[in-house]
Amino acid sequence: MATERYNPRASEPKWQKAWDAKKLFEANNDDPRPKYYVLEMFPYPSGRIHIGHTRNYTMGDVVARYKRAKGFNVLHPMGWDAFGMPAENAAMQNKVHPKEWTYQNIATMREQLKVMGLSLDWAREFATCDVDYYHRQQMLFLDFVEKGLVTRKSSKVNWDPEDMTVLANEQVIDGRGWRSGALVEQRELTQWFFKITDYAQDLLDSLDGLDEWPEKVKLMQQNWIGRSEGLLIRWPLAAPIAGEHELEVYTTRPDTIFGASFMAVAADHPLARKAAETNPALAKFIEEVRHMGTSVAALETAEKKGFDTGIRVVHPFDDSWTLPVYVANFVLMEYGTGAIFGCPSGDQRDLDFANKYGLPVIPVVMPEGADVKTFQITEEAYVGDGAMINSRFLDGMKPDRAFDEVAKLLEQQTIGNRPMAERKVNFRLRDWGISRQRYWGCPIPMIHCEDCGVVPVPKADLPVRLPDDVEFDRPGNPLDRHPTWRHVKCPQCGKDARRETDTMDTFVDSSWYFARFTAPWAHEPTDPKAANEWLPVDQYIGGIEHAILHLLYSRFFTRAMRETGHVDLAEPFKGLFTQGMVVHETYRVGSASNGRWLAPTEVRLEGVDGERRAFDIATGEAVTIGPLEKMSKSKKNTVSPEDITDGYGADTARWFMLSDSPPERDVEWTDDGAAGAHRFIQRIWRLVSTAAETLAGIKPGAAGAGEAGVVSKAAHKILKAVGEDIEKLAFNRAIARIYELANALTAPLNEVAEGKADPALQGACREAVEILVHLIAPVMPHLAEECWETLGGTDLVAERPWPVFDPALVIDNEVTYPVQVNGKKRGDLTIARDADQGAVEKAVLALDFVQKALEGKAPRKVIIVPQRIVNVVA
RNA sequence: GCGGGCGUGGUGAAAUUGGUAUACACACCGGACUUAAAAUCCGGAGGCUUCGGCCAUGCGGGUUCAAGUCCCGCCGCCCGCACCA
Repeated sequence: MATERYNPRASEPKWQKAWDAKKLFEANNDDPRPKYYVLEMFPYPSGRIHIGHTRNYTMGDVVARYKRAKGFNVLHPMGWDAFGMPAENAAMQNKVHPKEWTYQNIATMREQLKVMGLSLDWAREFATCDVDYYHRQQMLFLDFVEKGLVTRKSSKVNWDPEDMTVLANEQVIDGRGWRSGALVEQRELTQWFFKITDYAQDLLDSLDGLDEWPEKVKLMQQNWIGRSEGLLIRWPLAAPIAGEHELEVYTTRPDTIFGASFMAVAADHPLARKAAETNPALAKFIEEVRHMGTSVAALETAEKKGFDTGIRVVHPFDDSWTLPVYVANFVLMEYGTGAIFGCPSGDQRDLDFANKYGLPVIPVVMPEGADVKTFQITEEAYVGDGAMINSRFLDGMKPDRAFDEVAKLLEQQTIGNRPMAERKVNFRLRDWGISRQRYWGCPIPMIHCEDCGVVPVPKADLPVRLPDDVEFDRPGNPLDRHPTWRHVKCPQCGKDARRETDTMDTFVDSSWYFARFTAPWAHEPTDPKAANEWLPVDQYIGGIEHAILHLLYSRFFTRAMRETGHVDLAEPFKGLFTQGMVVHETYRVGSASNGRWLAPTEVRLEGVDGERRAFDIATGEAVTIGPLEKMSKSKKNTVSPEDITDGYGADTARWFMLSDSPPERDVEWTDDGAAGAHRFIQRIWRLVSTAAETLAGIKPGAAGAGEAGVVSKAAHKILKAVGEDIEKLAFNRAIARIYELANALTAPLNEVAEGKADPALQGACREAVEILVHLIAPVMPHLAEECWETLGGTDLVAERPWPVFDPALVIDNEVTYPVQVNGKKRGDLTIARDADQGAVEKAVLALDFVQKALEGKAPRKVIIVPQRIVNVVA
């Protein structure tokens, strides 16, 4: 029987409408079934949906559809991370208002997403730039202020003098602003901060409980938080300087205190500043260090430099021992106390510094087996374990013991009114600076009053709305130069006052959107009942690039929201999955300097003698095929979702993106792969539709034996395997299993279609086809509906339960053991599943090839791993 | 520099976590159908072989009845952090 080809362009919109009409994907907060919250990191509305987005959302959609079929009340929402710089850049370049630009992009991208047939609850959609959303964010901010979670302090920032704005570290490239190219300056600015460091220990400890997170991400967060245990040591100054009597340093290696040969302080250290007041050469040096910049590249290449301040400190254990204090370019004011003691033998950087300035190098830790008389440190510092030497009363101790000894002794001594040393835990994690001198962000709801100081905007006066009438003709913050917006009355005294014109970092917006989705209509930031029922997100899916900031900020925010009564949990994401990128090879004509990049659609590929060659379609020129790279506009190696959906449909795109490559790995986009995926769609359709007429009146029924039994067993085994694979997000494996089922059903279904099948086989095939249709549904939902309808289904697959496998059919009565002799496979043995070890051994030893190998002798050992393998050791 | 990961056919990959290495797909080759092509269907395929087998999971060792999987040492690639005291 001839069937027409499956036409996704006609079918896909039809089924999308059918799902919509029944509101199948709208989650009800009062639904009594167990909940399941699956969320993909929401997109920034940059203009168009990228193929990488669709891979991300397809993964989430498979999980959502599967969990729905498994009987869960599924929440699968979508929104827009809509504040941020690109909108302002577009405003400057194209004279479009950021708001208009953003909402237009959202409209475009929403339509693109709808084409994909994602089972999203669009009723809960919002954008972070909606007044409704940032209104609640301002409420949260004020609650955080009240609980002391917000602080205002002066800090060093990267300042772009041309764009007149603060840059994030990531936006500083080789010491220059990423947009303006201007040399970035370090400036002190008073900024708003969230006190994330209050939670440093908790954020670190709680990582242990996140057992559904990738180890890699947990490790990255652990390193980012950067806990270290050390000692704060107060070194007396040999002579007081401007009222200062001591120098406080932080060290994790107090055991090496007798190896100290110098002190080094940051250029911004108070002692350095004081010394510079009377020392012009030092002042000049400090100025140089300040201008060096903090970019990675600058730090990497910078030579270690120092300047002797002339100040001397006294060794805590020896009054007659003084050490010089240097200002050094490698000491950071932000970490520890901004001052260190240098022990050249135990730290490579200190050793380089000492060698450069002719400072003593005293070895204090000697590796096991070395000789005290000959052990020396010249070019390479020794940082390992060993025994203390040249350290007076510490000699012979292990370093950790010496650490305790030094701490104990110095804790008992005093300097001023304080102990000379204190144990201290230090974190690398800094407070989260959220002030941005930008327009397109959530206004910080605070008011500056000359008399009252900084005053919160009363909640009744919220939201603080962004004004629409702003100019982008000049760099800088348009809110600052708006004629009226910043002028307000002080809510406390009524005097003329000034609005805060900084807006919040966009990472704030994305730190709680997952909670807002649980009740986006609530007047308060959350409806705590809904939030506590839905949260945590059961499965969160997104890119590894958010491993630290977004995920750490969200973890902090959830804690802060618990503190302020908006939720009742600490960890927002129970399961986290970081998916790989979609990559594509690049095509270039000409050499690097004057070459040009070609898009995949501009290139013709040929295989010549097994070698792939590419040509420019327009000119015929030879094209260089470059390596697989992340898709980028500059290299033109992008593929847009429409390139596939227009021709092949959404199901092909969805299927291809999940097949072959494991989801955490990058997937290479190839035309052959997409075509192959589409061929499979047509094959399924042919398979199902040709047999559909014969199967129409057949009652589905599993068979236990014969040809029908083979069909039923394959179907039930694969049904079980696919469910397990989806639970583990192993989509590529699930897809391989589905191919297997399609392969196994091809011959029987042809028999059915040709009318050659007996009733048992017909029943088994009917059931197996129904299973197949349900198995493909999470990945290819439209095709599944079309197949289901053809089979006479009157409901939608999207609302049907996941089929249940029969345990009796997934285990075989007989099991085939590979039989090894001395670890090498020589044959197999098929025997009853329930045969005991004795019976298996007897049967194995009777096998020809085993007897031959044994040459009449008794085996040394027979190892039988039940249901797995037999190994005979001769 | 520190931390982590990876390395399996021509290609993407699989291997129940120590138990038959190469499932499934792509590409390829052959056959059927066709005047022909496309589409489709069927089949083949790690390498070597004296047809008994032997060798193969980056390289070299080790543990084990048994190693892609565990341990040690190299080589190569990738990612994260980075003057952190």
